[in-house]
Amino acid sequence: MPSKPAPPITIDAVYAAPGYLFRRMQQIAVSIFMEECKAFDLTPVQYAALIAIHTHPGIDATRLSAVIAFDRSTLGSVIERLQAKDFIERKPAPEDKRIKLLYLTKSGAAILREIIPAVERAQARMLEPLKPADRKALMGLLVQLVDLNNEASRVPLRAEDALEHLGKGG
Amino acid sequence: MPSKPAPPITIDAVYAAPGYLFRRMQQIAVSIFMEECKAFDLTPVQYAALIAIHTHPGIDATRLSAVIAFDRSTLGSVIERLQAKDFIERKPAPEDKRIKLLYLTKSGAAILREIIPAVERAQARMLEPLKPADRKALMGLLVQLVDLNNEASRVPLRAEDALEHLGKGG
DNA sequence: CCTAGATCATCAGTATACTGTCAATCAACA
DNA sequence: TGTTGATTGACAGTATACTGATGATCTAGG
Repeated sequence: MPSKPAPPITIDAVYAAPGYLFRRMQQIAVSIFMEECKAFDLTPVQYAALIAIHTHPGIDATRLSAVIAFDRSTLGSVIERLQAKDFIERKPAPEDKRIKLLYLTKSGAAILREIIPAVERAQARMLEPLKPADRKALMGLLVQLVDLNNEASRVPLRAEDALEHLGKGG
Repeated sequence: MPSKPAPPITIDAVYAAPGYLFRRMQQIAVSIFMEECKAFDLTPVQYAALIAIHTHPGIDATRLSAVIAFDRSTLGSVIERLQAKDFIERKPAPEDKRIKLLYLTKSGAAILREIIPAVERAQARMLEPLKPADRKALMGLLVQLVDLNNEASRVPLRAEDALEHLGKGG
């Protein structure tokens, strides 16, 4: 039985590597998102944050970072920008002076309703080159892989963390 | 025939969106890469740049950005860091004063040989949670999708650009 | 009550990404 | 030959990501 040959040090090996393909696809996805949504001045990250705050009004920044699996440090500046655009507001929590609670403003709720069709178009465009059956297969595999690799990332997704702020007695 | 229902504005819709999954998978891939390669002080981008320079010695920065589909502006600082670590060197092109040609140093060639096993481990770990058949299926679909969406990104891959510096008379 | 450990927000530092601009240089053409 | 247009490298500005540190605050235990 011949042993596996040493991989060649060429750029073609990189083109077929999972890490390269994931990076490339992410670049493409962001590019398509920005193109479809350029009228709204919202990045993909800002959009996800708005959706999460809409789903969990009164969430704090640390829990928000767990709910969308975004880096906590980065999220600070994302929140600042959303606040500067008057899409969200921060209110100090009465029972805990460390925490600032996040809420959508009317502008934030409005832009969320308006941007949805553009976001849907963007998501559809990302997969458009594939046949419908292949789109389903790819999404199914990706959902699995992201879920099974959840702990591998420094900021794992903790969707259930969002519930904590509703009542600590749970 | 009922019209498609309006998508709900909830975080669960985001979890299943292609754009979110690509971003998440990219985060996971970088995290795994950095973990496996932490002994070498090389990022995924720096690794890809080194491989490309190894494959195309004497390439210039603009062509390099086309060959690995990385942003040209960002690549400037990537090159600076690689040069600071003494992994590459830049030589002015005798026939064109605008261009600086990129070459691996001995250190650069050495670290490339040494890091390959760690990179292979990282790439394998990214797909490890899937069954072997599913890994193949996912990679096949991703290669297709990235290729078919190549023009959608601001910096499309132009692998053939690398050949130009070898002889403009082609 | 007071301290030890945990939690929250913030900041400093590094590394990707992308947009847009600029000067130096080159190539092509009138 | 002199000018136009394209190319190259560099830079400024914005936005994500991650690491690590810090101070304010809360909770638990003594």
